[in-house]
This record gives sequence, structure tokens and C-alpha cells, in this order.
Amino acid sequence: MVTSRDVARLAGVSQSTVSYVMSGRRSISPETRRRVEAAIEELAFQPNAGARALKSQRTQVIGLVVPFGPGADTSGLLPFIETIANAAREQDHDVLLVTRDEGSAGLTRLASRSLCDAIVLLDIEARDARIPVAAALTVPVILIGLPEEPLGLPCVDMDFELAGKLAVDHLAANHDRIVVIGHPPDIITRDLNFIRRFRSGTDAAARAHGLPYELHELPERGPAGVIAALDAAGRPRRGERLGLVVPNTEAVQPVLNILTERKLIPGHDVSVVGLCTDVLAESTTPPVTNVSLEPRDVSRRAMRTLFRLLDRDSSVPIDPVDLISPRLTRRQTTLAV
Amino acid sequence: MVTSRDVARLAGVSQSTVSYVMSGRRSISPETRRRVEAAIEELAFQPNAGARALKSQRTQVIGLVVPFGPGADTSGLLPFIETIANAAREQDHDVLLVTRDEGSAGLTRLASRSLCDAIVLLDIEARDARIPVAAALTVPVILIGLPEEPLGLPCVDMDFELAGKLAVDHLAANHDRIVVIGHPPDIITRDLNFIRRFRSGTDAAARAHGLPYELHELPERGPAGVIAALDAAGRPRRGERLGLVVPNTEAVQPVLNILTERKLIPGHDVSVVGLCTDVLAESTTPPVTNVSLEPRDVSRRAMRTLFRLLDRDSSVPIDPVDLISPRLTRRQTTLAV
DNA sequence: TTGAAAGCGATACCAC
DNA sequence: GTGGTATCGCTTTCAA
Repeated sequence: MVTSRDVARLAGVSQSTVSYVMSGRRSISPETRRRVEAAIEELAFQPNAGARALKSQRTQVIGLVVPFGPGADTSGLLPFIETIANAAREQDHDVLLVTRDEGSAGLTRLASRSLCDAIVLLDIEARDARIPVAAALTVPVILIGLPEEPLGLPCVDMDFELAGKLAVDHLAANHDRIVVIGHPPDIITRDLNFIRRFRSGTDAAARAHGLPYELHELPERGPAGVIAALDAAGRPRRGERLGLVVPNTEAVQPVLNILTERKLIPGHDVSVVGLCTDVLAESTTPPVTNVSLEPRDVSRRAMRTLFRLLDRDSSVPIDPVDLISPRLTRRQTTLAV
Repeated sequence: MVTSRDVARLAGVSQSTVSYVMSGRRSISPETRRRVEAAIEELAFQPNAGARALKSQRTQVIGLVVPFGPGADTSGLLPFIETIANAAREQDHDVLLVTRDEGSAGLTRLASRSLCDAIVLLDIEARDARIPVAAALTVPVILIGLPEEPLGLPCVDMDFELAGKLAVDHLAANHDRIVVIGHPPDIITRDLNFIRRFRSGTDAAARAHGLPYELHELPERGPAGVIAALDAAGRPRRGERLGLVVPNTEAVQPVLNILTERKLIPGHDVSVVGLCTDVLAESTTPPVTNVSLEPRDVSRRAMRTLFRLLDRDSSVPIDPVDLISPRLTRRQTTLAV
């Protein structure tokens, strides 16, 4: 393994000079710089991360707590991880994965062992036991999600309440009844509060518009659950214009399939608004009118905030709660006005 | 930040004793052990990872190179990451993500900076430029995928050739024509050689059975590409029993949908065998007969091999190429014999 | 503009 | 059974 000593020897300078050439923290004569850079090149020198972290108290690593482990819901997770990893790399940082099933211990491990400079927590529950632990850590932590009590930790998330409102507002003009198709039981018991927030949005909007409004949970995972929920919703009565809101990304295509099988053409006999990413909405059959749920935007924002927190001399104020506004895109599954 | 010195002071012992209590590398009197453990507990001491790595030359980190970055195909990636992260944690290791768009530089960075003890490379192309670089590293590297020239690096992958053979063998008994639905152009140009291997399996098996055999690539991504490929295959001629093989996981459900739309019931008017995970196969409508493609099994095996490589005093022989046998599960989309 | 040297925190050898 | 101490490779202060 080649060290800065080797470089120094080859360049005929001291070890500290090598360090200064690399960090640029003091002026170096052009000649010395040239020799050192040549030596670095020749030996393909890269500084030892452990030594650097030990001395500088900076690991250049972002800890990412992901919801892996028995019984975890990992659907839709990849865009978060990808965006976070890319954003980290742009700032010359790497990402260390910590599995969620370690619970709070994973957080203290990251911080106490100085494994990372900052932590991103995904998949936040409404009353997440990790929040108090995270709030007490010495490293900055950012939450992707919105707990009831953030305890001062910055949060970034979609504005699900607004999303719910957008969906209902879109349908309000020309529909007689709004039905929200819910989530399977395992999701409900997890108490992820984006569900609650979305419902409070749909709920308030339906009330504001004076529209009949029902919510039907999925009694189980998979197509059977969707069928049951649609049965509960019932077929549109004669002349009734029914609007379905599907906040469960995974249920969007199944809902469209089942309606089609029942000779209810989405966009013609019934309306469907999904909560899902634009990419997904464009690839459903037929393309579904959707409220965008863009994990990449959320992750980007979270990372921007995180690096501001790390940048101690940036005095840019940090939003304690940063809610990204969704956008509704009309596609083929909602009735024309 | 609490260090082993603090623990030593509190316990009234030397720093080295603390270290030995933690590592168990020499015998300690019960009384001393008790005091040290109490101090560790009280101070919630955790050893500094950088310092430990610096001295011990072990980071307890596995580097994972993931295909993130512009234009990367990340579908189906998550189960690999999840399984690898879980397997690492079971061996008291963490996972450091490196994005693929760093290319070979990411590999040398991981190794030269001593960021990790071993590297897992995903998404291997047939002639992957990273292989020679990886082979020259000082840390063990394992490939998930099978390049043309592994250069001595251990590889773990599904046995795609066998997968192709299984699919065709299953159809051979009662079909008159085999059509393989291919991949979209971007995948083809990537030259991921599992495609080639699968085809060589279907090809050989069809020849062995003396069956008419066609391959139709998808001219583009998305449903339109699938429609075009199915058009090219043509409807079964009067009385002809047509068997479709769909090695492209993402195309499986679209194929089923389109056939159904065309009043060709899978399992009745035409047969479909997909290459996909069992979980997916069970949740398609209708459940598709599939050859299993189990990323978790592959990842598990890779990690087992990796930790054997790290375990210097394990003399268990390492398979240079470890191909996991797939399994065909008959579901509802293939004609009864 | 450059060099010498202290020290980050853990490990493990050498003493006793 | 336990303690002292050199050392890993780098950063940065202090001196020149």
C-alpha cells in the first residue's frame, strides 16, 4: 500500500508538503507542486481513508438507513437510494448502508464509531422510536418522511395532504362520488403517516366540495385485496360519475386491470387518479392521471439540506420541515369535463 | 466522543486492557473484565472505526458497486442490494455503495484508500472493462454475473443456459412452435451476457427437440415494443400450439395482458413461460409458469464465497464459477399435456 | 515556501 | 494477568 511518505520520498519533499499539495491549504511553489503531483501520479497514491478520518474527524461518508430486514416494505425504495448515492458522490462522499432492522442501535453505531458524517433516515413512521435517538446524536440527521414529533430534526417529504387535495379537486368538477382505495393491512399497522396525511387532504377537499366520499381499505395484499375493495365501492349507479383515488402505487395497475375486466373503461365509465411517479403513470395501460410522487425530488432536496448542515460555515437557513409540492398530470383515466 | 482511554480511566485499567477485553485476545481476570465492561456500558463506548481500520487493516466494510448513474438499468436491483446488506451485517460488516458511473476509478478508489475489505461487482457485462482492473486489486473481488474472461475472479450467477433449456424442454412435449420474445435495444447493446447464455440454452434445446424456433427482439421499450414483437410472432395458425418464452422479466405481464386482449388466453390458446422470480410469477394475472431467477439466492452465495475469501484461514476451496440452477414451476400459463 | 513533529484512537508486542 | 508504548497514515501547528 502506497502512503504519503512514499510520495514525499519520491518527490524529495516532506510528508506535510504532500498533504498540503493535496488539500491546497497552503501555497506551494509551482516546481514543488509539479514534482509532488508527478509522484502522486506515478505511484497512483490515494490517501488512506481511515487515517484521514481519524485525524480530520471527517469520514466523507453519509450513513443511509434503509428499510431492509424481515417483513420490510422495500417497494419504491430504489430511486431514493440511487438519488442519495448520486448526490453524495457529487459532493465527494460515499454512502454506507445500514439496515433498518438494527433499529436505533444502527444509528448509535454509525455515530459513536464515527462511521459517517451525517445520516439519512428513510421510511419514517408517525411515532418512530428512532427519532429521539437520532435527535440526540452528535452527527446531523435528516428525515425523509414526516413524524409527528421531529424533535428538531429536519424533515423532507412530499406534501401528501396537498396531493390528496389535488386528486379530489381534479375530480370535483364533474363527479358525483369519490372513493379512495386504501392500503393493505400490513401497511396500515405500520402507521406510516403519509397515508394519514393524504387522507386528511382528500377528506377535507371532498368536504369542501360537498361530495359523497368513501374510503375502502384493501383487506389483503395482492389482486384479491384490490378486487374486494372495488367490490365494496360498488359499480357506478346508473348515470353516476364515480371517481376513484388510488394512493397506493402498487394498486394502480391492478385497479385499472380489474375495472377493464368489468367493462368499466377508465376515463370513460369511471375515473381513476393514482398517486405514483410520472414514469409509472406513463407506462400503465391506459396511462393514468396521477399526482406525482417523485422520490428523486425529495431525495435531492434532502441531500441538499444535508450538505448545508455539513457545511458549517454556510449560514443558509434550514427549513425544519420541507414539503415538496406534488403536481397533478391529467392523462387518459379521468372523464373530460 | 468517548475513547478507550476514557473507558480505561473509569475502570482503573490501562488502555490495552480495554482493547483486550473487547477483542478477547488474551485472558482477563473476571474482576477486571467486570469493571471494564461496566465502564464500557456506562460510557456507551464504541471503538472509532477509522482508528481501528488504520491499525488493524480491516475496515469491516464491503464495497458494493451498483449500476446507478445516467441511463442505468436498475430494475430488479433491490433484492441484490438487500440481500448483500443483510448478509454483510450478519458477519458484522457494513456495505458501502459505489455508483457504477465512476467506472474503474471507483474500484481503485475503494481499494487504494482502504475503504473496504472486499468488493462485490454487480451487473457484469460480457466484456467488462472493470474486470482487469478488479483482478489487479489487492482486495478480494467477487462478480455477480459471468463475463467472458473472469481473469481468475470468482463469479456467481444464475445458470441462464440451463434456464433456457428448462423453458424449452417444458414446452417441447406439446407445442409445435417456440417463440422467444427478446429484449429492448438498450439492453441488447449493453451486451449483458446472460441474454446470450439464455438464448444459447433455448436454441440448443429447440434444436435437440427438432422444434421450429424464432426469436423476436423488442424494437423499443414499453408496451409498444411488446406489441410489435408479438405481431412479428404472429397468431398461432389454425391448430398450432404456440409456446412463448419471455426471458425479459419486465415484459412478462405486458405479454400476458396483450395476449388476453387479443383473446388468446394464456394456458389455453397459447403457452407462456417467463423468466422471473417466483414472487413475481405468483402475482401476475394469470400466474405465469416461470423459470426462477432468484437474486437473493445468487447474492447469498456470493456473500458466502466472499466471506470465505476474507477468512484467510479457511481452506475451503472456492468455486471459480458458481452457477445457481434455476427451477421451473408450472403455473397457469402453459397448456396441459 | 517548506520541514519536523505532535497526535487522532485503537492494536498488539514486549515487559514484568 | 496487566501495563507501557510503538505504530498505523494522515493533518496541521509550530518553527525556520
